[in-house]
Order: sequence, then C-alpha cells, then structure tokens
Amino acid sequence: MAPKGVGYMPRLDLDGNSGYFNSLTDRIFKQIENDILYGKYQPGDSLIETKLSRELNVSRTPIREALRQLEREGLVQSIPNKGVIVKGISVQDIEDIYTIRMMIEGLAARWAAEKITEKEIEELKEVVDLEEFYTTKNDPSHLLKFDSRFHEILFRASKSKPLMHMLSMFHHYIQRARNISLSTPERAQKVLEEHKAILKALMERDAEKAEKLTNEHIKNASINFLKHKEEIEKL
Amino acid sequence: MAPKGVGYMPRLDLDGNSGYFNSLTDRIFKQIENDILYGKYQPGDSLIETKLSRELNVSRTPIREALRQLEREGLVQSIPNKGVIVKGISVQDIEDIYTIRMMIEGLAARWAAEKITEKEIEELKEVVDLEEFYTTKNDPSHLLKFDSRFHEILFRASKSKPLMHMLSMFHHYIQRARNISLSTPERAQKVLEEHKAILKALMERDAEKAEKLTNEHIKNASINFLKHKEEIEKL
DNA sequence: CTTTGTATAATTGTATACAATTATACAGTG
DNA sequence: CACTGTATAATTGTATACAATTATACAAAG
Repeated sequence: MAPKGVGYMPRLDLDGNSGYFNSLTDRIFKQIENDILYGKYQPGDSLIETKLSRELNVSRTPIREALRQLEREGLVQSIPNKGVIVKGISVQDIEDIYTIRMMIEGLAARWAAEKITEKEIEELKEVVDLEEFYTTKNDPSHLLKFDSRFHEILFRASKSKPLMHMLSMFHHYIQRARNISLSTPERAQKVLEEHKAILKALMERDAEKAEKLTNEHIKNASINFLKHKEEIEKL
Repeated sequence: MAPKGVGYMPRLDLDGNSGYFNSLTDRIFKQIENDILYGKYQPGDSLIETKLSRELNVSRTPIREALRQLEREGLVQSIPNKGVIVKGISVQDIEDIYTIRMMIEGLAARWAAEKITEKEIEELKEVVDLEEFYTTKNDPSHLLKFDSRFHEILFRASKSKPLMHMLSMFHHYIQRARNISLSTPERAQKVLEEHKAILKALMERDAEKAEKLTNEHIKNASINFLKHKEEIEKL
C-alpha cells in the first residue's frame, strides 16, 4: 500500500507544490503571506511597496494587489496614504482558532460523511498512505503538507463553501504551530491513527462517528498545542 | 432613552455610512460587493475590468485591486488570463452560515461578557436605543444597519481576531436574508427584545447567560430564515 | 456542413509615470 | 531647549502604456 524503498518519490501533485504559481500577484501573495506566518515580517513591521518591489524583482502593481489581499485576510492592516503594517497571527489567535475548530470541524466531517464522493475517498486514501510513509520516515515538513491536504479534502467534501473557506483559512494560519506538533514523532503517529479512523468512518458514511472522531482529533491537536505553547511563543 | 420626535435624525457615525470611503479601491470594492450581494451581478456573470472601469469612472487599477479582494472573500473566482466570474452567495450558503453561526456566535458572546469594556457597553446601549426607535418607526433599512452594528460590536468585544473576522464576514454576507427578516414587524420586535436581553447579560458580565441567549437568538434567526427561504430563492 | 487555420479584436498581466499625501530634517523663533 | 513652519524626500494613490494571452470572426479545406 504505502510506497516502499528509500529513493521513492511519491507524486500526487507535482511535488506537493499545489497551486502552481499562476500570476505574479499570486506568487507574491503566497511569498509575503509565508514570510508573515513564519515570522520574517513581525507584527508592527511596515511593508513598503517600493522596497518589496525591489526585493522581489517585480513592479509595484502585483505587490499592491497582494497587499490588498493580505489585508482582506487580516494578516496586514492598511492605513490610507500611510502604508501597511503587519498584524500576523498571534499565539492567542492560534489558541482561539483551535477553540473555534473544536466547535466546527466536526460539522465538516458530518457533512462530508453525507456528501463525500468516491473520488474524494480515493484522494484521502492516497494522502493517508503518504502520511504513513512520511511518518515512518520521520519527515515533518512533508507530513505538514499531507496533513494540510487531508483536511483540505475533508473540507471540500463537506460541499459547504462557507465552512470550507473558513476552515481552510484557519488551518493555513496555524501551520507554524502544526509544524511543531508534527515534529514530535509520538504526535505524528497519533495524527496518522486519527486520520485513519476518520477516513474509515467516512468510507462507512457514518456521519455520527466521523463527527465525533474529528472533534476528538481537533481536541487532541489543541491539547498538544497548549503543551508547546511557550515554545511557539519564542519565535 | 430613545430619541423622540418625528424629525429627529440620530447620529452615531456620520449617517451610518460607517467606514467613509478611504481610497478608490475601497469604494469600488464595496460597490461591487454590494452589487453581487444584492444580485445585480449574478453567479456566472463575468466581470470585465475595462467595462467596470468605464461604468464606475475609474482606471483599471482600483478595479483590479478590488477584484483581487473579492476573490479572497470567495465572492468571485479569477481564472488566470481569462477573467473573473461571479460566485456570489447562494441560498444554501446562507443556510450553512446560519448553521455555523448557531455553533459559534454564542462563544463570541461568552468571551464578550468576560472582556467587554465600559465603552463598548455604552456603544451597545446606544445602538439598542436606535433599534428601538427604528422598530417603532418600522424602518427595515435602518434596522438592518443597526442590527449589523450590534453584532459587530459584540464580535469586537470578544477580543478575538479570528472569531471577529469570521463572524463579521458571515454576518455581512447574509444581509440580504437579514433584510427580509427585519422587514417583518414581528421579527423586528423579537430581534429588539433579544438584543436587549443579550445586552443585559453582557452588562451583568454573565457569560453563561450571554452565550445561551445569543445561541437562541441565532437559532430564532435561522428558523425565521428557513421560513422565508423560498422568497429569497426568487431573487 | 464541419473543421481548421489565421488575422483581428478583446481582455488580462505587468510596468511605469505622474499626482497626492505623509514623513523627515532643519532652520528660525520664542 | 522646546516648538513651529517649511522645504525636501519618501511613500502611497491613480492612471496609463505596453506586453502577453485568450476570444472571435471568417475564409479555406476536407
């Protein structure tokens, strides 16, 4: 089932670089977002268009468009005629997001169990296989990617645009914290088992069980986060 | 308490036009968003930059920036090199949003009860007074505005950026449905009473009660929405 | 009649120019 | 020394120019 051999390079979507960079604006957006999420730009920093323009070797137009998008996401704040300052995601924000997810993500699993397609189940199976592979290989960065993908597919399977939109955003925002969690082999192993159980419930179309298992999954993730909170606070 | 007299024009924030149009991009964004929310642009329509540019008498730059923002909100979808098409908010989306709000908005009220400031309580009092005024005057469009403001203040009082962000967005998206609800005098009256009760709980810093009352408030709103669902589907 | 190729038009993507606004430095004044 | 006014620079806001891509119309071929 799981890919074998050391040199094997699994491919689901070109190297996991999902969302090939379509336009410059898109690439710039992801770049700056990442730099905010991983602390290159700290809260309070001001982002100057011409400077970013020089650094990233593009004109101001795509920079501005990216900044407007980041503003909508709440990652930066734009003050008219003055500039944009970084807001970022605080540790408190992450804690809040876990609390919200505990109340909502089970609903996504419930709806997914009712509406998931065969194709989506196949996608999930493949992702879980890859998670197994990278768990044994102890590779947190790939794990993070496929953990993201697992939840993305789940959200998509719920067939609810608002739910999907909101949960994707939240999940994406807390990736720094998730990265740290998945770096602990025990937690990584636990995540894998929980995903397997959720997948099983989805395959059986057992909405009740899928909801319950997912709620527990998020609860465990939340507990794990609280354990590592100080560690994250240092960044 | 409540403003008296027929000609009285209450002012909390210049005519309720909250968020004076800062930049062109901002104005254009709100304009197009509104036109999508109220059905001028229907799902599937394609938005052409030059056309919008002519219609709104601005250059393409602010149009593009606004469209990129709308894309982030999920209200439009942009296909690289082809253009943007309207997605909009479907009746199913609205129903989902009510379901999500039923699970989350109580949390906002709970946190608000714990963290609300005196200033915010004063703001809420004033808003409730105005709601009372416009309820007796039977003025749905003003009611919608102050209903929005009531919830916005509540979200803000929770002191949670993610919660606030998400609930504001949702609340904003379903305004067409809320507008119809508030046009029914009985529902308008009920909303007023529920807001008063929530405000009272907040003033008493009774988190438990605030949460419970808010959950009931959303539940009632949801029930009311489902009653008017067909009516909204026609638009 | 359908299909395919190609020129033309329409549209989006990116860069740049200019205007408006805000920040900074510094001299003069009390 | 603090404060204020003003010139200059830095930065953002908007419009436009040009390039790249995609859609459309229409003729030629099968």
